[in-house]
Amino acid sequence: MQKYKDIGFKLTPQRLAILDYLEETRTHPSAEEIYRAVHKRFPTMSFATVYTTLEALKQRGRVMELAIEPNKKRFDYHTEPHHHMVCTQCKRVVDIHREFPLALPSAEKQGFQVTGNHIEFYGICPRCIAGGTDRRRR
Amino acid sequence: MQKYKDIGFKLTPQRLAILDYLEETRTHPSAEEIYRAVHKRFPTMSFATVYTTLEALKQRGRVMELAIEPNKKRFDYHTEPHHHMVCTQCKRVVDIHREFPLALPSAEKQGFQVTGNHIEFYGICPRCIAGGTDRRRR
DNA sequence: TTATTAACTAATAATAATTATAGATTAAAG
DNA sequence: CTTTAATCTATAATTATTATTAGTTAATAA
Repeated sequence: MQKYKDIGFKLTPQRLAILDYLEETRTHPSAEEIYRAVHKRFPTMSFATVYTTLEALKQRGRVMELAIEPNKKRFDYHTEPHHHMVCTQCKRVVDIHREFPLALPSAEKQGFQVTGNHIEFYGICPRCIAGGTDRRRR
Repeated sequence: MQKYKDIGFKLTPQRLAILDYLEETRTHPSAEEIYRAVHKRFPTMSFATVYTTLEALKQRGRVMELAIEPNKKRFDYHTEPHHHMVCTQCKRVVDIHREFPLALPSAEKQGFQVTGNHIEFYGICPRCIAGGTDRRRR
């Protein structure tokens, strides 16, 4: 519980619960999943708190917002540069922590000042290959 | 106008106008931009028509849906595999038609059946570097 | 430790993007 | 041409998110 001391904002029980959930999960959750998980422990907590906490964390670089599904934000607690692999069926996302050579010849930069990149691999995750459950998340 | 003959659905004037707009533009437009553009020529046309046409085109593989901005779909008329470069300020998107070696060692596939990939380069576009206008699109 | 206060929470309203519905219209097949 | 299934328009409904506001509280300093 001491590990969030330096985060630079008020550490309320709700926020600690959100931080704990984000830290323990690897699923790149949506706001709704975070709400559902944390709401179990804090039944009084509001959706707005989830969103404002996530926004505050984003401001401080403690969380990344992912545009993986159109129309829904997904959040990533791991902010060091890495890539993702997305299941096209259930939308599960896993991390890829490998570097790839992505030098873009300046002729192809079209005048852009390139600051970074991100790869999305697409595929079918083991659960969906195994078929059955189809725990589709949308 | 003959070039859409084989598209496999009813070619209404509205749909032709949407197709023409998609073909001529390079901006990876949102549904709203498409609506605004086509609405000029067909003031009677509804937003629903834009969405259902885009969905029908997507089903037929004539359009791709991009998840570049959370909370907003963007559409790409060019369906051959390619990558994108996104301006982090104005969200303008340009195409990158170069191939990169992205072989993922199977040890890192985590059981996924990998079917494809997509790179997003991030940067600042020439217009935004030049500053000024800040035609921010959101 | 306690008092003070800016920051935060919860409830709710508002907004934005998209999807669903249903009756009127029309492109396309014969 | 006629027929009809597909599509169009208008509008309601839904989903995700943001804004607002009054009440509450963590953190700071006395």
